[in-house]
Amino acid sequence: MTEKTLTMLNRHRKMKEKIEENPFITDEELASFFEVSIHTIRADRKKIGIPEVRKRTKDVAVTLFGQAKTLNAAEQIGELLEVDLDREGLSLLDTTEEMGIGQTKIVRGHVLFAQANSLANTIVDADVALTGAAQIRFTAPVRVGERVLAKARVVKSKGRKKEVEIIMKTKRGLVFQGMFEVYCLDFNMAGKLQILKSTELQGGEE
Amino acid sequence: MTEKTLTMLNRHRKMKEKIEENPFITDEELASFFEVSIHTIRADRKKIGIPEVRKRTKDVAVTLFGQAKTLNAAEQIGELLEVDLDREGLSLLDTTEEMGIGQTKIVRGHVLFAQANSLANTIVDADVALTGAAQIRFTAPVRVGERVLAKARVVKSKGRKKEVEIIMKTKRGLVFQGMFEVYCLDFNMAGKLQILKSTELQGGEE
DNA sequence: CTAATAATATGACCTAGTAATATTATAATT
DNA sequence: AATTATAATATTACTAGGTCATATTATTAG
Repeated sequence: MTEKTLTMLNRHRKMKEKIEENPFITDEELASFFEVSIHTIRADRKKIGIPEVRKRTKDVAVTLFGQAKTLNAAEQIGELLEVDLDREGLSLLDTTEEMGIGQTKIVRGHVLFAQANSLANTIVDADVALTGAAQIRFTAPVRVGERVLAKARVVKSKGRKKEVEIIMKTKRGLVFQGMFEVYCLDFNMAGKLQILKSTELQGGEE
Repeated sequence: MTEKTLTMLNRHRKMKEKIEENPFITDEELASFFEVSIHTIRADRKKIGIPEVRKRTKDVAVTLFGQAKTLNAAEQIGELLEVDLDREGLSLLDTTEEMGIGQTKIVRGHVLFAQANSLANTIVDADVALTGAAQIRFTAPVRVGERVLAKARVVKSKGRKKEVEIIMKTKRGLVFQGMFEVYCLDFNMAGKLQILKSTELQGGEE
């Protein structure tokens, strides 16, 4: 009893690892890996509550698909609370563990910059906004889990160039100050600069 | 002929979008959405070369699973090519469509900032590096698809504070210049500032 | 009217399973 | 040695979400 039980428990443990490192492995592959029948694998999975490959695959896909926005695609980092075009705006970001630096619980600078930058680009009234330059200062570290409120204010507007001041706070105080120079283009201008996708014509903004 | 062909082509176009925005939709759901039979959907998919849900789901999962680091946690934006601690470093970023601003083919400023920032934090010799401030300038827009080379150079080092100059180029020329003030902490110091995760002690760096 | 295309249908097959039940092998206890 | 428990394997029926090939029925343009 003991021996068999041991090999089984051992297999369970290894199986968990195996599936964790490659969630796309099928029962058949697991069966040949562990040199047991496919039925054993299925019984095992059921015991330890691991769903079938397709479920696992879909879970991975849905989770990552949902998170894919976090930094990369990220039309907007943080949630827009208020936008008064060419005047001011507010955005809120709930920081999460993934935004931390390695083993520290400090949020990466570029995450905060991204929130500031997207807010700066959003509050200007333009079809297309491009950041030209910025002077920024991280005045205090932000801890993972803290909620960051960004306040934007358009302080100067001179033709296409607008200056946006951003300050960001957590409940503990000021964490970021920055001045962004944003260039505002309309679709016409953007078209001339050949920066629009050829397939698209009009539609949204930012 | 023309009318039907048109509705079909129209359906094909919408179907592509539909599947792009939700790759997990089944033929059945598509059929009821477009109010055609499931067979039509399958014929359509075959014509335009879109695989079945499970294949799509798996593709999403595999792609994002592999890239999980890039997207989400984003320890490092861009690929490190060379690091000479406290002296200089190089990183390369292949820009993709998701990094673009809305309908333009211009890469978002904060994506470039993230590449610069992560390089600046990587080349300093410290257990934990925190960006304190930065003056940056986006000298030319980067088009989606372009490859961005970032060069970092430590120009000043005064106690914990180091200054890192970053310039970034595409094949078309300079696109970004920046000066980063980076604060370097060792684990001891980081511990005192209570910015380490309680569960972890040592391990990596940056 | 006819030929072409679109839409729908049918039937056989596939993968990677679930679920329930039965059988065989092995090992531990009494 | 016989009993009992567990592990492993097998069997059968069923499922979702398809593929693939081959019809059949509308619609419509020439």
